[in-house]
Amino acid sequence: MPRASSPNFMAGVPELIILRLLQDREMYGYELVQAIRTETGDAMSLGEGVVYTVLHTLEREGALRSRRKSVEGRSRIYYTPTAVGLKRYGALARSWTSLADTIRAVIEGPRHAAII
Amino acid sequence: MPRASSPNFMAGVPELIILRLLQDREMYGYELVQAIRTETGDAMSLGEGVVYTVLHTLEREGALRSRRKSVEGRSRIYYTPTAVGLKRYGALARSWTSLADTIRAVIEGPRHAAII
DNA sequence: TTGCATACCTCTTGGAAAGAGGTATAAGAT
DNA sequence: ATCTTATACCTCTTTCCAAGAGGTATGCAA
Repeated sequence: MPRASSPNFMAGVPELIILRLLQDREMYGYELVQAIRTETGDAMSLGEGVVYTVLHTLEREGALRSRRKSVEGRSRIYYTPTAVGLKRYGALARSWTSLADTIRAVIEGPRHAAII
Repeated sequence: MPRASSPNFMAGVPELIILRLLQDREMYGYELVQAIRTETGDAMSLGEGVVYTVLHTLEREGALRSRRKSVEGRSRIYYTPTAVGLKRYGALARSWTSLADTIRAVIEGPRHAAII
């Protein structure tokens, strides 16, 4: 029986990060892996297994477009977000932000709510 | 081969929430399920399958202590965080906050960093 | 006495992240 | 010359958590 199984409410962060970084400039997988580490000051690190898988999935879904480019004898595959990708990013960013705000509110506790 | 398997960097939110709520007052599982929904304004909802499992795991690890209590002919199992639980909560809260801050920074982009 | 809310529990499934492993080329070191 | 390291791609398997389905029992109200 096919089941509409609601997606894990925590998931999708790698996707979110990747779609975000690709909005600044087109990048290739190997570059992304390092960009994620450096741009987060080593706070986050996604392995190639995650990054390439996400790239392929997003491309298959039409959220990314890729082009092969040779630079200094090296073959690279650069990815750019499509309109679908931008829209998807917006949705992910919004739901992530709302979740993070909710959790932050719980952590900070009900005392703060009373101040309002 | 036993493997030090690094825990999923996103995981542990249910644990975090439950440990946090139990700091305000002792609660029982069924109560927690509803408290999570109401206290987050329906933004978050954890099923009984998740809540009871987390409670049992935390108790087995010594992070929670439980006592059986009968209220109006109903048998309930109330949980309270131990010192271990409080410490664990601290660690979870810190790592969650740092992750959320990191992601927020990525979403907001590098332009903001330039302002600093 | 049927049904609903309360209150507990466990087992299975699903899906995503982690990690291991594999190919190939270019550049630099020995 | 060749060996290693860095670049660059890829996929398969394992692990683990959340989700969900399903199951028991009691009290109360219609």
